[in-house]
Amino acid sequence: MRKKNKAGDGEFAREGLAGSRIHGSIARTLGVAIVSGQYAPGDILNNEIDSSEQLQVSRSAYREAIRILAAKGLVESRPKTGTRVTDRHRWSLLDPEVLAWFFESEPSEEFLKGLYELRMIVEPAAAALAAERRDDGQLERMRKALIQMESQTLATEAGQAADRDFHDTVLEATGNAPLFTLSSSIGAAVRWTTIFKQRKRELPRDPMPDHWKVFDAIAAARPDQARQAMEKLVGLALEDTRAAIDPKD
Amino acid sequence: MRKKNKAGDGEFAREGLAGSRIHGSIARTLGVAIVSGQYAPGDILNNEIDSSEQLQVSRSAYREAIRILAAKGLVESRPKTGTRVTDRHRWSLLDPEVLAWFFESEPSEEFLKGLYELRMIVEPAAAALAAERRDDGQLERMRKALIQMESQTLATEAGQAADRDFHDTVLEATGNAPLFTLSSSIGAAVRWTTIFKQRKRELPRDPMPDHWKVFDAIAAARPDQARQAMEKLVGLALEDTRAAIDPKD
DNA sequence: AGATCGCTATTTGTCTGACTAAATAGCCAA
DNA sequence: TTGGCTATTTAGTCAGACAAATAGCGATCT
Repeated sequence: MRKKNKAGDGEFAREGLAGSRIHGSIARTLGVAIVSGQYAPGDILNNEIDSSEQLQVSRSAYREAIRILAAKGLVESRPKTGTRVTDRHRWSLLDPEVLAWFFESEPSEEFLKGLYELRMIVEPAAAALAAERRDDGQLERMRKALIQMESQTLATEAGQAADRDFHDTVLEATGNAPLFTLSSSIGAAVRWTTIFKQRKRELPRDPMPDHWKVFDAIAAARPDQARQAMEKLVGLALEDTRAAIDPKD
Repeated sequence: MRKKNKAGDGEFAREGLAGSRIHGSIARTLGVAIVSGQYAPGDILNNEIDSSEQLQVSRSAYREAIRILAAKGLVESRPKTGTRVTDRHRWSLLDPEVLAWFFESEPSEEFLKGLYELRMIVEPAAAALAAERRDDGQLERMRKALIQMESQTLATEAGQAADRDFHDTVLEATGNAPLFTLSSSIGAAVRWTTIFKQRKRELPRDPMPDHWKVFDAIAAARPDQARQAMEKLVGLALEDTRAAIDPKD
């Protein structure tokens, strides 16, 4: 009866490359609705039967979507009570997918500020550790990333990927697995904030000199210098983003 | 035929208060197996039919468990290929559940060290921010937590909970949501490392003076002092844990 | 020989509908 | 008023069928 998904009847987006399976799409749809405040913490979702019917999917696909959201701390299910949106402090805000959902609907300035503050805490410390522990292969990948970033500029997808690569490799070079976990989060933050900046004003500043200073300090095995250089880099990025958001320049 | 779960036929633990539903239990069982290295990254799990039969659960329950693991980045499913364990750097190591799974089978010393290093980066910075931004309610909760911790000692569950409460509230008082997310991770780290310490030696040191120094600095709105006090606190905790693990004392 | 196209087998993905178990609310009796 | 029982609602679990995707293979063409 509702087998074929003809054009136009989809209540949820399934087009993007990510989340091409139904359960992923539903999770994304609901996830975006939750983090954007469309559902408030404490709200109870419609029961599984109604919800799955509204979305025109089977109950099992809907349930798998809910399991995904529950795994990320966004909802909590109990018999009789239903599925309710959990308090914000339980959300896995640093999960790459949750982060992506946040940026799908203009995140609040406060949230962006928090993300930068986190980068400001983590990345300088990571750069210092990386200066002590990086191996030659990591150094080489950082260099290549910066060269790529330099030639492609941040206006291209390749250039942005190189930027993320650089920051990723710094985190990796700390040799600290839990810390490295933050790379996907920080990488996502870098990506989305770059998009933000690009959207509002064009080519805010040449980011290369600051990046090279970080690289040079890590290559020279100078932790304090690396920390300071990274502090400056993130600080300037914060300023740029703030200026892009706040039109009072 | 396999309706009733009689005593002794369970292949997976379902007793604990958490993960009382089947999908949660299976997720935990597999999650522990993965993070403990029983399955290596790149390994492919048996197909859903075989796996669910082995575990004596329905395919749908097994699939929901896999969705949970996938949401935490531990596995990746694709038709024809199957479900494979992903690379370590994709794992959400800071997810509270994943962390719990780690500590269910003696985690490596390296992992513990990484966790402390992360605390050493995040918590002093958080204490400094908290000193600037805390409100009276948060201050009061910190004070109450420390009083509770003092009277109950870390040997009791209540005392440990109070310890976690204190660290939680410091994170919360930064007013930074993404940063606060780390509290469940850091809280878990605190909890498990406390267990570790208690297991190996008794009452390593009176932790109260260091805690009160952090509190006083935050109460006095002195960021630098708070940062230094927290640095010392975490540093001493690290030393204690290291001594508990490394018997060369 | 090599590349390319298309088939097929395998695996996850989706659907349906029924039954189970848990938790709550409300009623009824003490 | 209180305490416990019961009815109801909800998620949870199960079973089996069919659909979609794709890796790998084999046939075909160049």
